[in-house]
Amino acid sequence: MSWTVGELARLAGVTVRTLHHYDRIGLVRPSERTSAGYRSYDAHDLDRLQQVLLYRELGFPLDEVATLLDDPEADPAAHLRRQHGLLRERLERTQAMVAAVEKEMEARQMGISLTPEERFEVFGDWLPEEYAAEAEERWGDSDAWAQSQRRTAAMTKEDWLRVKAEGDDVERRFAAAMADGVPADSTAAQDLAEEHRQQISRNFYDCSPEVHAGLGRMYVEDERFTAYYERIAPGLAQYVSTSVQANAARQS
Amino acid sequence: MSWTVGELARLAGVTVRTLHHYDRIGLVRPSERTSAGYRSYDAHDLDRLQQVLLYRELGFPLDEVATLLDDPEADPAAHLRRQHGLLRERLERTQAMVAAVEKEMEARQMGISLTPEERFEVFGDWLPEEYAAEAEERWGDSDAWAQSQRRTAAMTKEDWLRVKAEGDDVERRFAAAMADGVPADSTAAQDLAEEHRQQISRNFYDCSPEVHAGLGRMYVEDERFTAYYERIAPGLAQYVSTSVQANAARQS
DNA sequence: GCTTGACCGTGACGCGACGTCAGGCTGTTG
DNA sequence: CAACAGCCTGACGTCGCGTCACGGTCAAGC
Repeated sequence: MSWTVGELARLAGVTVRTLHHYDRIGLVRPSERTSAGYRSYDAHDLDRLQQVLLYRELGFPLDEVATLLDDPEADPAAHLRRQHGLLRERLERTQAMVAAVEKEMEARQMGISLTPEERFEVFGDWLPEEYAAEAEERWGDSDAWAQSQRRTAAMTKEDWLRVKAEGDDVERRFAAAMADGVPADSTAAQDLAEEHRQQISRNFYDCSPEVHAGLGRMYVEDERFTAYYERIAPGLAQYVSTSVQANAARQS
Repeated sequence: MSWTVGELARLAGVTVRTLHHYDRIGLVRPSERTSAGYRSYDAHDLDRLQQVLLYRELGFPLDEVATLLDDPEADPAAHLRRQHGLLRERLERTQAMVAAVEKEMEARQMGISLTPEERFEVFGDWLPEEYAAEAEERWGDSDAWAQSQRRTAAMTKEDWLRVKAEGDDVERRFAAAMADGVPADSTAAQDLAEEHRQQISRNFYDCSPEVHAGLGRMYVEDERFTAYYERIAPGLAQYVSTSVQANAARQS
């Protein structure tokens, strides 16, 4: 079975131009050309196109999609698992946005108004603790993600606010300690780190000192975490990372 | 309370450049400038920015966002309802994608492979009847959307396939009639339109002839509907639109 | 065999929503 | 008063296509 550009375009719900584009940049190439130079796509190409479209839908730039798909040690099953995870992440995010809009509607009906911070909860505020679980799972092991999912799914709006307040509190104290010149590997900073770890265990998933140390590393290695902490205070990502790892070391 | 560009940017989770851009195109303007020319945003501006970001997240181009927000006869509550509706639409779509990926994983495990059409179900196929309900709600009245939501939520995969097949069938017959030169306002075409209406009533929400006529207008006025029908056959959007409106007229 | 009209090809330019300098002014802090 | 973070306004670059322009290909009907 093989298709022309137009046929494939109709099948996949994209334009012919898009397929031309993907051909030119080498993202999805027709496996053959007819003698007249027409593109001829086979089932394999179609498969690849499907993968591309899913990653695209999830917001990846095309060059990243290319590296993802051309990664030699990623089999189709791995892609599906990743896509599944990303989609569930998106599902959650959308649910959060629905909740936020509903909250705003409610507030409006009651005649009260939310604070700016509350308003941007959904956009600006990204809880690193929550995301951490997914990152853990992404890097290999465990059902941390599933556990986190179960717990956060059962949370009420009030629970969320409490959890967020707890998190903000520790972050603020970390920032204050750093500003006061308290060394990141001091006992005081390590105590904050320990508090951070227990908070995660309580609210998201069992976070052993080892896992926590892994998270600590991610705070400086994964730009998303880094950005989160740097936005609170410059240098905070490194500071928290160091404290967390020092704390894990003293417990072993 | 007022903020500088940088502060607002941090608060809202966007870059300073984005705020500059929104200022230049007149989408979100700071309500004041300091004597030195610094932008100064107040709570009102922040409100507006929030709205903009929500619509942006939902995929609207900025100029459309502008017209949405600057429409003088739009109250904030209507915005919220609309945003809520769009978000729920997106939620559903994501759920469908999750289901599709799960189906693919399952198929892979069982060693069977899906047909190309099945593969692209989520991307290519957009059911206009389903969307119609949201569009209805968007333009004012009724709980059509809610009703459609309730019904489609209860549908199994098989129900969906049946509904889709029914829809495809009528569309094909519309296209055939058009190709055969049957006038759009002929009795035959109107009968097809009537079938279309009853299909919507059965599968999505109560669709009176009046509402149906409104839908018919949308098929040529809303480019998303137009694109859908034009992809089946050029001229079909206008053809269906005319038939549907003629059918509504003969019933009144 | 010839025409017609849908479909295919390759440039090449355009656009939306910013990112990213460059070059210069402002304002706070030690 | 120096240093440095933060603000300003151009202006050009980028990404993912849309949209012509201009010409070749192919199946159908006459």
